[in-house]
Amino acid sequence: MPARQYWLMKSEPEECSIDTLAQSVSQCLPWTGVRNYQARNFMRDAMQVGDGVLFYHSSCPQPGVAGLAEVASAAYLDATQFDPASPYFDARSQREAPRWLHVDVRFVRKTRLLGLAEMRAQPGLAGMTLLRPGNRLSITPVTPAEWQLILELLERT
DNA sequence: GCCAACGTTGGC
DNA sequence: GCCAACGTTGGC
Repeated sequence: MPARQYWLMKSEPEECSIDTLAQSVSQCLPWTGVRNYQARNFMRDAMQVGDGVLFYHSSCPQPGVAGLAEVASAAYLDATQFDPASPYFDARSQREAPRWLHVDVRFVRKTRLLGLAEMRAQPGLAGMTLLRPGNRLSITPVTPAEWQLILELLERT
């Protein structure tokens, strides 16, 4: 069994916040809407059930880590790609060769908001993929050391 | 609303 | 397969 891995997953809280996840049925939601191949490949090729997830609020007044979650399924078909009414509809994706997949993500707990500026101020997080200039990936890997440090930071008030 | 960064598209 | 144009992301 492979070692547990860690990820940071961005979500716009207006669409799906850590509270949305906490209040959903069985506190578990399909991570629909990923339309970037690199992010998809992380879900398809690397994620394992039980991997740790930092739930990150993006494109909002206070961007930052807002809670913890975990990967709850293997990657499977993202049905929104075939739904013309969905904002995630992809006319180029074909039924016989679907482009987009997603995993399910399960709520673990809410945390204090660990803001971007605070993360940038941490020498131990300087190498984080999230913090790289111009990074736009909605799913990024987190190293065990980064995960450990972030958990410690989340315990501080 | 601005703008930098970067992924994707499509002509050649 | 190159690369310019374009669209999107996301912090500020």
